[in-house]
Amino acid sequence: MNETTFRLKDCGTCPIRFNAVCARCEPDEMAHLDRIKYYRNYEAGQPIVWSGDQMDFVASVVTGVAALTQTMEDGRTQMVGLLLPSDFLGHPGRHKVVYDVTAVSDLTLCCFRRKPFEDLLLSNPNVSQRLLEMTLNELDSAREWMLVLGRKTAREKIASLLSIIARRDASLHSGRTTDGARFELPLTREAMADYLGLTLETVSRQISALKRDGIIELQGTRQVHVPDFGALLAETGDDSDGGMPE
Amino acid sequence: MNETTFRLKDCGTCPIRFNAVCARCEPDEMAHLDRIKYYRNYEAGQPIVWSGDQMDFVASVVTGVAALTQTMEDGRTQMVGLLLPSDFLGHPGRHKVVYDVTAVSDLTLCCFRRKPFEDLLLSNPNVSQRLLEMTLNELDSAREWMLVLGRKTAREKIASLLSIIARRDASLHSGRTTDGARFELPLTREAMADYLGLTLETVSRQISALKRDGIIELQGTRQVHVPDFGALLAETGDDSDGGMPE
DNA sequence: ATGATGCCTTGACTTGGATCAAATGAAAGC
DNA sequence: GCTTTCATTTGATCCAAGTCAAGGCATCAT
Repeated sequence: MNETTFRLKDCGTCPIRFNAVCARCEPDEMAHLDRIKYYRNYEAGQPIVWSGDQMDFVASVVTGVAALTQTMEDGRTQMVGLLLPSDFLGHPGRHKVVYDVTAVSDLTLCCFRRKPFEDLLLSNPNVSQRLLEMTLNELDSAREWMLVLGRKTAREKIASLLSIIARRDASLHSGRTTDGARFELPLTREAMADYLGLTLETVSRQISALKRDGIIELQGTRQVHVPDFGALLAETGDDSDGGMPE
Repeated sequence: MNETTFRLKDCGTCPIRFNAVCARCEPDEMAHLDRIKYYRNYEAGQPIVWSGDQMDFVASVVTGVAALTQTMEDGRTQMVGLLLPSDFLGHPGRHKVVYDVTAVSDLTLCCFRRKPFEDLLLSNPNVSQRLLEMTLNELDSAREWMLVLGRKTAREKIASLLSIIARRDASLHSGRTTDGARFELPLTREAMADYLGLTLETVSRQISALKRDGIIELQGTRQVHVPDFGALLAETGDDSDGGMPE
C-alpha cells in the first residue's frame, strides 16, 4: 500500500500552495477552497479515468506523477501529457475526457467537484486568471513537445526528456541548477517510449549509448547522475538554453 | 497585392462573430471591443512575428491561415500550430513569443493591443471565460496532434491532416458534412511536411498513393475531392468517429 | 516564345528505428 | 535458496521514410 498517503488538511502548509491553480488566491478565497477540496490517493499504475468517461472532478497534482495517454484501436499508444506536482488535471466546461489518465507513481490529488469549481471560476477571477495562465503554459509545453516528436532523433528525444525531468526535479527540490544533477526517473522505459514516440528497445539502447558516452551515469536503472548538464543539453539539439518555458 | 483586404468596421457583420474570443460578449462589451480593435492584413508567406520577439498585440484570425513553427539550429522545422479563422493568436501575460508566426495564405487579423486586452480580461469575465475555453480546446487539439506525430504512419498522417482540413472547411462553409467533401488545400507540400513531421517528398508520395487508391481525387495540385469521407477516415487510423473535439 | 522561378512528382539508394527473439537482472513469494 | 515475474538490455534483421538527384509543369517577366 501507498506509504506517502497525504495527511494535509490545511492549505496553508500545502507544498504546491504557490504554484498550483490556487496560487493567486486571497486568504478568504483560500478558506473557501479549503472547505470544498478533498484528497484522493492512487498507487503507481492505477487508472484514474478512462478516455470517454465522465470526469466529475478537477484536481491539482500534490505529489507524484500522472500521465495522459491516447491509444489507437490497434494498441499504439502515445503519452500526451505528464502531470507533475502543481499541474492541473481537468477541463472545466467539458464533461468527458478524451484521454486515459493514469498514476505513473504513487499519487495524491487535491480534488474539487466539477460543478462547484466551475461556479467558482465564474465568481473568482483570481482562480480563472491563474487557470488561464497555467493552460497557456501547458499549451506552450505541448508545442515544444511537438517539435521533439516530429523532428528529433531518438538520442535527442532521450536527452530532451532527461533534461526536462532534471529541471522539474531541481525546481521542486529548489536545489542548485548548477552542473551535476542527480535525480530519479519517475518513468519505466516503456513509459518513456510512450512519451517519446519510440519503442522501449530504442529507449534502452539510447540510454546505454548516453551512458557509454559519459553523458549520464546510472545507479541501478532509475537513479541518474548527470556529471555535466551542459553536455546533456548539447545532446538535445536545442539551441544552447534548452527551451524550458520561462 | 492582396485582393481580399478586409473592409469590415462593424463587429456585427464579422464572419467569426460567434466563434472567436468575443463570442460570448454582450452588446455593450462588443461596443467596447469595437472601439479598441484594429485590422491587419498580411500576404501569403509574410512573417508576422519571429520567435523571441516582443509581441505587442493579440489577435483573432478573421480570414486566411497562419502557422506557428519552431526551428532548430540546424534548420529542422516543425509546425506546432495552424490558426484558422476564429482562432486566437497571442499569450496574454507573456510578452515574448516562442515560435515564429507566418501567414500561410493571405490573412486578416483582428488585433488588440496587449495591454488594453489584458485589462479587459481582468474586468470582463465573458472574454476571459471564452479565452480559457478556447485555450483548453487548443490544448486538446495539440494533444491529439502529438498522437499523430508520435505514432502514426506517413499515410495516416496525411489522411489525418486532410480530414481535419475538410472538417474545418465544412464547418466554416456550414455545408453538409455528408459524404463527398471538396476543398482547397491551404498549404504547400512543404508546409504539410512541416506540420506532419515528414519530408515534402514523402508527403507528395503519400498523396499520390491516396489518389492512386481512389481515396482522394485532385484537380491541379491543391483542389481536393473526397468521394467517400468514411474511406478517408478509415485511413487515419482513428477509431471510427475521427476525434474532432466536441 | 523563351528563360527563369517555384512548386510538385518520381526514381534510386540509404538508414534510423522498428520488430522479433533471447538473455540478464532484480525484487517477491514460497 | 529457488522459482516466478517483471523490467531491462542486447543482438540480428527488416522496412518505412529520409536523402539525393532528376524532371515535369505551371506562372511570370522579358
